[in-house]
Amino acid sequence: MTAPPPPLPDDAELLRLDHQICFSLHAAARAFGGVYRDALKDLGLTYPQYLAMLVLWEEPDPQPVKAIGERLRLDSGTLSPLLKRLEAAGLVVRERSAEDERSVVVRVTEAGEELRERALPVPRRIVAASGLSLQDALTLRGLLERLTENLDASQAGER
Amino acid sequence: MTAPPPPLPDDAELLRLDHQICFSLHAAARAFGGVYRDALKDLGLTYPQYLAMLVLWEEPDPQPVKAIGERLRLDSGTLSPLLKRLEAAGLVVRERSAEDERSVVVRVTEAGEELRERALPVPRRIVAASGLSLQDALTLRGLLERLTENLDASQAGER
DNA sequence: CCCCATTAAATTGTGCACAACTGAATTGTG
DNA sequence: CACAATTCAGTTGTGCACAATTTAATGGGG
Repeated sequence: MTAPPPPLPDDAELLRLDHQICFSLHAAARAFGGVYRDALKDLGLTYPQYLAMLVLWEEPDPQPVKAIGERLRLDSGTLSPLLKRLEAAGLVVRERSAEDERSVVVRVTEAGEELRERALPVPRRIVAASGLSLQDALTLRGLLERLTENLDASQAGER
Repeated sequence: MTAPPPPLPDDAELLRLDHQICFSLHAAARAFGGVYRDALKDLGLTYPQYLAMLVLWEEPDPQPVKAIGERLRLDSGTLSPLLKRLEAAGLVVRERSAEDERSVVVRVTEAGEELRERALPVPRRIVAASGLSLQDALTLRGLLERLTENLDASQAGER
């Protein structure tokens, strides 16, 4: 056998691996944010604002804040001020729903649709910057989704 | 052949893949943060504070703010208030370096060392919550490190 | 029909991330 | 030696994330 990996990592090793992974994930998330920041600067959008616009652009109809929050896993505490800023920028309009007065629906304006055109080249730029092959990208996505699912489940279990 | 994958993704597909990856990474980073939040609650630490303590625990000697920032890829704008809070909690002491008066070195206190003991079971808990095999964890770490390297390089290139 | 639990959004407060700037100490160069 | 450029922390301002609370609307059970 050419590979003698310790059958079970001891505490010190686990600790080091954990550090490396949480460092890596933290660093990758922020590096991603940095590249998006550059790519979106001309559009006047932050990265989370861009994510919100992506969700809104996906559907032709106005969407309630609730639905956007479920899609992005964000609550109203984060979304309310973010959407207000998008409204102040003239990209969306927020209005109380007629059917359910508790709900607020968000509609993309003309300017918001025009921005969509200008945002089209962004993804290609990001993929290029990431330098990952399609294969790697798919692997990464799969691991991240599994990780998120597991983490969420374990969190729900102890709450 | 049972697998007919489209040989080259078109624009729409690239766009969708990009969305999925940036959603996934964003979601995973926040899910990770949530699990750490739970695990660290009893210790009175936030996740970034824990990362800073890890760096300080690694070395027996006091470390300058600069070194901590390089390790965590954070600047003084983030670290200064964070370290102040750690100092207020009695876990570290910050003092001007004698050799270089511009520099501030951070030293772990008795209480900080005691906290280290209580923090030992945290990594195991996180690895368990992640639900990933050691193999998957290593793959993920590798992809994330490559991703961060590429993203940083492309960012440096356009600045 | 009324009350109460539930739901949606907003608000408040804390902490992190980062850009831009300030101020003090140090270093390099003429 | 003097002075200009650089380096290191800190401060300020903006925006995101999240917990806890508040307010208003809805809907179900007595």
